[in-house]
Amino acid sequence: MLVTPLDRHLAVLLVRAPEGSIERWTLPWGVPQASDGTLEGTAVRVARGALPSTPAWLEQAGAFADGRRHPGEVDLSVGFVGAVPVGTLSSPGEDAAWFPVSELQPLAPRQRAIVSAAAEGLRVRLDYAPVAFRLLPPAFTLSDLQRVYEILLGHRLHKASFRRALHGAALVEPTDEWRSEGRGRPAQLFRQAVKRRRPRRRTVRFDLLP
Amino acid sequence: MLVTPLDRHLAVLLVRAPEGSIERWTLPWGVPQASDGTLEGTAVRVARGALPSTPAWLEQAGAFADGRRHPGEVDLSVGFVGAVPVGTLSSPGEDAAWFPVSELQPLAPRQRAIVSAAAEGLRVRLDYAPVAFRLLPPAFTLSDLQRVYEILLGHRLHKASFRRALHGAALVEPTDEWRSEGRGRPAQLFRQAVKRRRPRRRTVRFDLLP
DNA sequence: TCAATAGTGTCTGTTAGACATTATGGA
DNA sequence: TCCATAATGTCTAACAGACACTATTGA
Repeated sequence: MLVTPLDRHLAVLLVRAPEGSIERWTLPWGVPQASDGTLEGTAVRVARGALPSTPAWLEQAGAFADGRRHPGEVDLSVGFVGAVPVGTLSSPGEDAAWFPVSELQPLAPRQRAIVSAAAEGLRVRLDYAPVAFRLLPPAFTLSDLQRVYEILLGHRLHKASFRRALHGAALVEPTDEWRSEGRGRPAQLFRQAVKRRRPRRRTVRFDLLP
Repeated sequence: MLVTPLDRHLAVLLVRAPEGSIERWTLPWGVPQASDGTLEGTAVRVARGALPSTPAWLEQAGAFADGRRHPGEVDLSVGFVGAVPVGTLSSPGEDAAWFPVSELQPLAPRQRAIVSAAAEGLRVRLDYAPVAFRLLPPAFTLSDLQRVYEILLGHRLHKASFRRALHGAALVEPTDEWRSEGRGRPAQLFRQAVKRRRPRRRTVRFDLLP
């Protein structure tokens, strides 16, 4: 499942299903080949079939075997999530399209399960992997970054707090470029910084438990 | 991979590998059968083959295909983590044993990968799933619970803070039983409470990023 | 009595979020 | 000029962690 930020939503890349399928769209998929080497190798190959470049981040979302009727009559599918920087594939052409994850086209049951698990996995991994940065180009404004976090978390964040935490953790460093978009004061561009501080010890967050 | 708290460590259940294998121990494993229904069904069956009861919690850790030489010459393995309440299998018998996850017996490469991924997954899921409670019997002391959290996180927690957060989130409720273990004041037994408060909105934790 | 563990109250430094204000461009 | 967005300073309530203390048992 390839995702990218689109407007204020997370979008998933779907490709046209072959003639004769019940659904008209499907997740990009493929059958492992010896030359792939690993499962991730297969995922990279499948992703490159639908993208102009390799996803900026890729992680497995799990194995799925429930619900028959995966496009190719396979017993088991291994789902992957891939992050595509915003703007990488702005005009996907005839055979592919970005759909907001909340208003997806009808998908085969197993593919729906993959989308759910992958979307949930993205949220959970937000704190431990630099997913948000991989959904942006190398230089970005802090508002861009905050928007990505808001998309992934599903709610608004406080601007001042967001920036304080960001600078406090030394996660970004300013470039000397600025970008002006429409009205309003131009924003400084930042890039991800190489972290030096070792991560703080985790505290328990009981309030997240269901 | 079945885990349980043992002393101050997390322990993994290994079973004796068949004669002729290079390794002497292996994770419990099995090949899916039609009667299993789902992947989780297979995992439950495999777990019940090594335990007196079904694991209190079970979740998939992913699909693994790297590194040849999985015990049964299969191309792909799907790993699961199962939580076994402390004391469920205190004397595993001849053909099985608990090993601290940090001093495991030599395992096949793919099984090592499963153990790493599963252990990491446990930590990540701590905040979103009631894993810690599933590693304890229905009634437990707050010190027990804290010990489990410390095992899973890998570091000590502050007692007063832990209890404040616990009560604040209304995650546990007292029973009218007390347990005395050796010296010291007896501890009140608690059980997991049915949560009513809706979970608080997540904030971003930049300090956890690598 | 001592040792060990359970459980709680208070204090303090840190921080998330609210609010307000300044800065800087385009329309 | 007005408006929209960027960026930052200040305040406050909440909270994590430190510390100290009481409570209650077995040895």
